[in-house]
Amino acid sequence: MTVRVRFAPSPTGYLHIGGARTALYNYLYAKAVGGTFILRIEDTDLERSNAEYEKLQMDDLKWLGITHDEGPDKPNPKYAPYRQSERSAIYMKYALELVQKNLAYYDFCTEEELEEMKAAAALAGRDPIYEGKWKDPAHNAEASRRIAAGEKAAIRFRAPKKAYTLNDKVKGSVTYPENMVGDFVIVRSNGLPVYNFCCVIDDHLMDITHVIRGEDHLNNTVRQLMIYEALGAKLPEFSHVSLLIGHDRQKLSKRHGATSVNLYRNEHYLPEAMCNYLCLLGWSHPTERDIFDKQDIVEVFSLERFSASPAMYDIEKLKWVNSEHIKKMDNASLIALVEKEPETEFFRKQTPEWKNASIDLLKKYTQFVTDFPKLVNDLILNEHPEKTDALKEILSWETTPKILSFIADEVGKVKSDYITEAELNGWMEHVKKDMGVKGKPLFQGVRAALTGHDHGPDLKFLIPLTPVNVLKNRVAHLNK
RNA sequence: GCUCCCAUCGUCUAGCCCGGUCUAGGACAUCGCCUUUUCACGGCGGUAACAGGGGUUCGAAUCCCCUUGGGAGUACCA
Repeated sequence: MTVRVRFAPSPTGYLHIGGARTALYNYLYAKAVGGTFILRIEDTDLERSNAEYEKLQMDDLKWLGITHDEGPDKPNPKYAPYRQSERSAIYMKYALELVQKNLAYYDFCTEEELEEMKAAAALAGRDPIYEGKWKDPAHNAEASRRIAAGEKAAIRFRAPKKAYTLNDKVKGSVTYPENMVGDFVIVRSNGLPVYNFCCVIDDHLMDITHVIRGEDHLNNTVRQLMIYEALGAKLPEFSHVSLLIGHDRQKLSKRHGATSVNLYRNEHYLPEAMCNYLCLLGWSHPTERDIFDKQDIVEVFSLERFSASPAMYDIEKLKWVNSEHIKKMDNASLIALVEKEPETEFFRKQTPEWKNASIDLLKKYTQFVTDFPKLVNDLILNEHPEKTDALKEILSWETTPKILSFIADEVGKVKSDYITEAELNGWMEHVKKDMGVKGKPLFQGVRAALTGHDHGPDLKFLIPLTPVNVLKNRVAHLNK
């Protein structure tokens, strides 16, 4: 039997990084075992769901490279539709069947009555387990009459009085005691089904074999287990992945700041880095690697390596992962990304050789793609660097004025747009041999004269990338 | 409150299932060193953890129990 997994977001907001992680795990597992990854939209809460968010979430998943095999936009006729809002008739059919079998019943209680029962339960220090009059099958006939007369009622599932045990791939054996939950609503009085019910019907009908989702669903699972049982449906394999938490160790949410994927996308994080980092939160690579791309993970991904405890989301490590991915990336792709950044006119006008050389030189200094334009501006195009304390110190060295005037003369003589590495070496040799300067005064002196900085990338690579007119202006600026 | 889940460096984690090879390994962060050919790169190194208490055992980070701490759920939300 082929593996079928699903990611089932509710379109009630942007795609959250926790959701992205869950989606990623499902995707990875499907790819690792040659299964099918399904995207299902859980939009039964009409008030909170909206189509715009559905689109946004799908865009974010696509950006991350988490592509589904089946979904609203890629329906398999055998399983469609993939939006729960379009599957109402299916849920209703199953709900009615349960009512007929007396495994569920109509409940005409008003909101007020339910509130009263809850308050009474709270007062008595017990869980609000439904004990309303409609639970008693003696009222079934009356209920049927009222429904036939067109009255509205919720449908409540009759929770069996027994304990359930789940064998979870991550949590191990989980036992839900008897009476953990009371009879719960599966269809609202407005006719719309509720999550715990739809989820089971869909997973069953869509032949889902493995459910990989957040631990926040672990307690829900007992309700789902009951429904599977009532349906006589085969249980999928469950893996309840630990939650992502913020610095206060609470479940990661909006108040922790940047928790939607689109924020990272807007800041031009690399999607591969994002996936890499998210994967590391609660899952570990068998050989303890921490930088990898999707293909690398697919080859070794398994459900056996999940951590059972929650993971704190730490943006510092994400930044590091991002910088590692930049270093790993080939020049052509990086150049393409850099050219999409604003304020890169100068960069775009350069020759392919210049672009390659600048990428080679600068990529080790960058954490984000957005750092490239900044570095080019700061290190290559800046004609009047600020005189820092460190720079002033270098300028005050005894040998520096000699170097400065020599460099000014040499740069003044250059006719081409750029100098070559050989030319630079010639100047260095001159300063070293003829002027007798060596070591730190030599390198830092020449660096100061040509860049106006006290430190920075390797001169022999940096200077040939710097336009000669910029060098001229710098020297003039420093000689003032 | 009740129920369920969890517990290794500040953080992510390896090791735990199948006790000895663990004076607990890696990574991020942090600190220091490598420099009379510089450097935001790179290299090397340091600080830093088995929550506590009982058991079981010749031996426990690993198995069991309790305590403590943390998280989640407790909806006609998902």
